[in-house]
Amino acid sequence: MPDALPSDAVIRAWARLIRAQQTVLAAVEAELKAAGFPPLAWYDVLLELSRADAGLRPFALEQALLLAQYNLSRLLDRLEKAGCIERRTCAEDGRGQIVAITPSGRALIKRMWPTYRAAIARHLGAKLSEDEAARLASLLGKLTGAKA
Amino acid sequence: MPDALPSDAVIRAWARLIRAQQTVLAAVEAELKAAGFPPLAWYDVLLELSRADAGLRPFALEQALLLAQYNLSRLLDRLEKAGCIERRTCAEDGRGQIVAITPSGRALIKRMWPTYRAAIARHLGAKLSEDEAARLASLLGKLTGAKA
DNA sequence: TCTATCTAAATGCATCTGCATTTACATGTC
DNA sequence: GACATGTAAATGCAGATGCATTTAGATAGA
Repeated sequence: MPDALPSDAVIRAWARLIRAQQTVLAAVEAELKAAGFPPLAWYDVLLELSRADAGLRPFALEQALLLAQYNLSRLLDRLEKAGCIERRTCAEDGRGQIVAITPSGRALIKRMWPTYRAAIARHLGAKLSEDEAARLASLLGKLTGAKA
Repeated sequence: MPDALPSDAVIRAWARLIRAQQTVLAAVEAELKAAGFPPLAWYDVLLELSRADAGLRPFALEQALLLAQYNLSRLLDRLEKAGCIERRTCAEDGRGQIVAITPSGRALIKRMWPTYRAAIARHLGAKLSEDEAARLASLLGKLTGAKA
């Protein structure tokens, strides 16, 4: 069965999703940059790695963060050059590697978080009530199949 | 006064906003590309121009679409090369120009719309009820100061 | 074992983006 | 009119992204 045509409400939601994300993300990224920090993508990778004591395989990061294989490969290059991660050889699979966060990487996300948190508060939190934020999270969750 | 810390609900809304937009936008872009069409940015510019019979100044497009000046300049280069727009000299301001959509540009967005519309329906419309779509649009509108 | 196929990750190349600067014209002041 | 300042748009160059392919090792079947 073919898809139904999207209603006006759906089209409006689409337009605003694009617009809102673009606006809010750009504002938050700009604050990080203004504070002398690297892009959010660095934070995302480092945060994911900081939760995995044994490190992660690149393909696992790829799935967790929805990054393209070649983009992640080069992002890891940059993170490695900056000393934020290290690549270890993988015993179970000679093709692969294990990526782990370094102390310096942990220090970076720790330093970034106050700026990041304040930016989220300013550009998102300040525009919504508690209840609205919860309802927005819930609705957005339906789009990606997130729980709750 | 400093910003309050973002609550858990706000942080969850932030994470899901990024994730949902990334997922849905990528899926829609992929459908357009698979059908042999140019990126959504082309559609956005052409749609905006199609509503302005007399054409628009680049700086007006820039504000309407939240594009960086240099990105728009080069996007217009590509659109011009593809015959979708034309650049006219601007009588009132010698520094500027008037950008107008061509018949071929109008034809392009007309051909794109069915694919675009179906993709929106599939990746957004199918995941929300009518009522949820309206509430999502309303909440997202608060983030950018959109009316209603 | 040998070979075909599959998967993990890297890479060459073209395109796109970001930043700083340039070019060209406009506007205001003297 | 001359000059400083401001604004519209383009552009050189570096860095990032997308795509296709390559490299290296895993896996399965004869």
